Amino acid sequence: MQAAIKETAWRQIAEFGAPALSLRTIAREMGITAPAIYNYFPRRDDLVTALIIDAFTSLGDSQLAARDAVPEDDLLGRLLATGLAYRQWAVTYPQRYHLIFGTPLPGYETPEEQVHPSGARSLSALISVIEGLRLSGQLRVADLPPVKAEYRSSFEEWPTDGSQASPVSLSVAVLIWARVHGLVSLEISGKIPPFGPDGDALYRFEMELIQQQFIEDQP
Amino acid sequence: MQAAIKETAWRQIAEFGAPALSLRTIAREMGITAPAIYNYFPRRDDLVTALIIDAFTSLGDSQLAARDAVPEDDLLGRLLATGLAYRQWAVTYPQRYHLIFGTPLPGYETPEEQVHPSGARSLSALISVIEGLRLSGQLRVADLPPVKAEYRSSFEEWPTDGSQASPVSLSVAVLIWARVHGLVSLEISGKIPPFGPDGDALYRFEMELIQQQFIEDQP
DNA sequence: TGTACATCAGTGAACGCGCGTTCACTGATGTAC
DNA sequence: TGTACATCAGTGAACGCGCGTTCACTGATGTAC
Repeated sequence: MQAAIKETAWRQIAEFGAPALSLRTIAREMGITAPAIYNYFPRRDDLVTALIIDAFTSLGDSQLAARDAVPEDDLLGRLLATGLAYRQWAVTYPQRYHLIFGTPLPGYETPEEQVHPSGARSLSALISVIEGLRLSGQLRVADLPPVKAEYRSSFEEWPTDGSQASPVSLSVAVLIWARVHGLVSLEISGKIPPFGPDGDALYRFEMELIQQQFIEDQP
Repeated sequence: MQAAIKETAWRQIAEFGAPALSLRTIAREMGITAPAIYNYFPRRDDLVTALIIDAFTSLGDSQLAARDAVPEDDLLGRLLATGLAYRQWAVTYPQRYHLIFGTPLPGYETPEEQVHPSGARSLSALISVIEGLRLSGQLRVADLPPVKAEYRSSFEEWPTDGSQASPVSLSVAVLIWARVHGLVSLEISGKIPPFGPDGDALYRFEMELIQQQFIEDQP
């Protein structure tokens, strides 16, 4: 039943956007009354939190699955697969993407300690691949700026699928993430008119540029 | 009076976010009644449109001013100044940034033909600098993907401060824009915990990488 | 097998609030003779 | 200079709607004796 409520919520978010979500509309579509929902989510914000966690989990699942579909020793292939899966997930679920990375919902305060695990997990695939590349000497790290001492502790909080990743890998991962996030978020907002439906080609090109910049040429 | 209404609206957007904007709250803060606003904006959406245009204009102003504060022959300096001004504007007015580049407002349909001029102008500073670099042979363009024929026309619609820019310059500008947008939008959403308040350093580093990748080494 | 009881998901009414928008109006201002 | 009039920004009441949340309740289900 919890699942049915969330599913209905997702359908409405997909259609009208996250900021328009309402318990009464959900209840109406499900053929029940609004107070019935309170048996499953004590407050509206708890439903929103559950949706955010589910969205991060779904993104994380697709990231990890994409990574693991490529042999463990083909790190470059894993990087590419993870990157393509990121855009794929976003264009498939643009409103979920907006919910977790877009404008905050008015009046909703994200409970960081609840959301953090699934959020961190959603990036763990990328981070683990970058760390793998670093360990095998394929990461171009010479010119990276040092990580300031005061941020080291927050770096260490980022779980990376069990194993730890070095600060330098996390820096590179954040930069790559910001690049793909930039393209994807502009694309799903319809803000790149010249490319329009050809977002895929532009995206693949950016991934080549990322590779040129962060990956050592194979000898 | 129109200006006073918009100013009050901006104050509320800054505090509660764009999706929470309401005519009645604006009127309340101004000490007038809600219907009075209808003398200046026939519908709520017209106010929103005016705000979006003002935001783009403000961003465009700051971009062009930053560019023009650097001598015309120092193209690299102009690129850097424009890039830094972009982040500066976003961190100064995060809610304006969300309004124009974030999650669409529920029920609001952007009137593209009205908004487009100010939107295009907001990118014209960057585009003009890139085009200048291309014309002086400083743009690394060898590996850029060709612009598909069907998008040439939409490229030509992008005004670039009077002069035209080549498709290749526009492609590079879009890529650079996406990179800075990615970092900035993650930063103002508080999504880069490891860097936190040090967004500036990370941003400057990305700008160095952009330069490495798109600008020819000076002989 | 039959009855008494507890459980508990869901109901319907209500509270208090907010919203955009319309409408006939007031009342100050400024203009025309 | 004095009066009649037009203009028009702003008012207050109302319309119809939606929202999250509370509360006492119903009525089906399943369990215990």
